[in-house]
Amino acid sequence: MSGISDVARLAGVSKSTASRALSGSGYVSERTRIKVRAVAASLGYVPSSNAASLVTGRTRNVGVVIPYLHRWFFAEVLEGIQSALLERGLDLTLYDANPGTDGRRRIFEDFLARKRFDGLIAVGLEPEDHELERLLMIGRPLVSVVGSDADATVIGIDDDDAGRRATSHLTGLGHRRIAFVGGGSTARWASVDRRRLGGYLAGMAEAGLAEHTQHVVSDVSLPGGYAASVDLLGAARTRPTGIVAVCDEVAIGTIIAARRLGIRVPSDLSVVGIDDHEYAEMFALTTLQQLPREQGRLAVELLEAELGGAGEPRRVELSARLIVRASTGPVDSRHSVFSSDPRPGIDHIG
Amino acid sequence: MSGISDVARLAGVSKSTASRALSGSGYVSERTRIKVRAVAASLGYVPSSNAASLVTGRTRNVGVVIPYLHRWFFAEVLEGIQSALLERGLDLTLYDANPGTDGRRRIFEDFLARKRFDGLIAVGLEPEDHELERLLMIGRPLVSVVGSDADATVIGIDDDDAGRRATSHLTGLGHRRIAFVGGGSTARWASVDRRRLGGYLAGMAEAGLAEHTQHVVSDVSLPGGYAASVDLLGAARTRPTGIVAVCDEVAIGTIIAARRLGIRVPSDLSVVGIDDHEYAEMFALTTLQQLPREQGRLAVELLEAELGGAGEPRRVELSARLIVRASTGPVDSRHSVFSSDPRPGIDHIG
DNA sequence: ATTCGGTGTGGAATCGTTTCCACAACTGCC
DNA sequence: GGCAGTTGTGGAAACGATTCCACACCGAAT
Repeated sequence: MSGISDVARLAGVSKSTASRALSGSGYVSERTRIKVRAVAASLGYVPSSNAASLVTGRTRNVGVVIPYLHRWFFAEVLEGIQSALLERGLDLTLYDANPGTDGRRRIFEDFLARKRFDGLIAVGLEPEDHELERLLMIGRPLVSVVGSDADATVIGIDDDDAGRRATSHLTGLGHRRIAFVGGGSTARWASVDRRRLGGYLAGMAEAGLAEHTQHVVSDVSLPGGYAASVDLLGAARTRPTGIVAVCDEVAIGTIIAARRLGIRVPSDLSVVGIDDHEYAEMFALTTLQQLPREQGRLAVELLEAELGGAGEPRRVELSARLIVRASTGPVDSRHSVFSSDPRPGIDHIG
Repeated sequence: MSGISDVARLAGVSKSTASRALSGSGYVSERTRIKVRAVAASLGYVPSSNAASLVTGRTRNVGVVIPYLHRWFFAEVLEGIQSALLERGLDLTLYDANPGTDGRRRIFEDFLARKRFDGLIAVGLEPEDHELERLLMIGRPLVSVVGSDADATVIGIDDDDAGRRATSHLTGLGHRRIAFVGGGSTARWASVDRRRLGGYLAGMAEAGLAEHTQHVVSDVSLPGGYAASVDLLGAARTRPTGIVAVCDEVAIGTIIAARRLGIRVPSDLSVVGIDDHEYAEMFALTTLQQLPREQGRLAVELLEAELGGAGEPRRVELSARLIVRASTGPVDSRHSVFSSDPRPGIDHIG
């Protein structure tokens, strides 16, 4: 392995000049710059990032803390981040902070403290208080994609608005019995899901349906949505005509459940999701589109700005675009009246 | 930020002793070890990994080169790798080498050359020749999960065997018209998919059905399997009674297509996959189970062995377990005879 | 003619560790 | 009692870059 001193020697200059010639900073004559670069190339010289980081304090590496890799949204964001970092020549260190695992604890206690990165991107992390504290203690720029971290730069869609618009889309089609599927029932569940539920409640209220909201608890996953929907749709008398799903995975689970139960979409049941998932087109799913890959790329841009010293922390709320496909339609007249026993208020089934 | 000299000074020892006390190597008295550790803890001392790497040459970091993040198998392997690395206190640098992208080119040309890792894990990489060359030039231990890299340690299931057993499962149930769905038709497609197809061909031959094989080309994804199957299953006369899918995503796409076309699974059509995907249970999919998370963990173990200097490169072939669920069943007697025009040989539809 | 600012270069210090080596003290054995 | 081996410690030399500083040269302006 050849070091910069080898390059310098063969180019007939000092280490300092060689360093300047290669990095492009400081004064170097055109002649020597070319000479040094040529020698470096012929030697296949690659600078030691450790040595460089040691003296400059910059790692040219970004840490990404992310709780899941197998969910569509997270994988997409991560791919977006990675591609933006590659363009900039920056490395990506991955911290898979799966909630409740020992790995997550160690990430916050040990790994992050090593500061092997210039900045951090947190994706849908929903940190506990003590985790957030650690995150801020690090003293490196932090950008969050999805999440409500106090001081950091945050990117995301307006989830309340998305939930509200998904709901309005259905009420506008004449639906009155509309359920919201997805999210937990206990205090600690994703704030994103809570906000979407909040949007749904607001949308229902706007349509004068505040008394007839229904929240079906479900795992935020395709099988979760399927299982919850089998229960929900099984009871014919109280069956809703419209469903707002917390995300497309749940929505697709619902559509599959409906098909299995012989319920036709959209004539018997309209389903709207949030995401524009890879499978949305295949299921003709009406949804509020977000572009997680772009969110990932944007996160890198904002982090870069903060690293450049430019940036105040700021909040970017993108707007989701409604894509109408064939999973929603006008309510069937047979369903347009309430059954004798509409379930009032919020129910938590599942 | 306090360095080891601060720790040493406050503990009343030299830097060398402090270093030994903290790392646990070399001779240090019990008394001073405790003292030094206490001081370090009270200062919140975290060693600079750059400085340490610079002198030791070890980074305590593993690079993972992976072509996709959004596909189930890859995400699972990555999660397995990550969790095994976390346990060992090792960092993970991610290189998302999406085929055909400029990012992939830069990874092989620039990023890997920096050698910011002690070893590499390649997941389903299927490198081109010049890429493989780069990989070996690096001179660091390399473990591949799925793939046929010449000199590296390789982990994977026996894909030929999996394809063969999936096929035999169907022939054993009396199926004779069995198609294989998934994979490309041109020369350069994933060797895994080719091997599974090979297993299918072998299984058909064993059952005396060598003349009646059918390969349906499709994207290796759920929508890909869906689209290919809609075409395949649409033609009632030549419709197969059994389908071997290249993986569960394709198999599930096929099941969804069948349901939409009113074809009942398994009475009209049996479908078998390979993977045991997250959704397999929900679709009652019969499949050959592989455990990608475990493969990821195993990759880390093998890499660790090679880093320890112990290991000869070796090849680990895990065996896939057949899980019979409700997507396969005995062939319906109405279908048990060939139609007038069975398509002989290998066809590439799609 | 002197001064000044812009160029170009090299020497040396620096980043924060680990590790080699020298040295001292203590143990146990012949 | 001498001597080898073990234990404990500190000084100093790495590791491989960047960067500060000093110096030299040049042309232009005073």
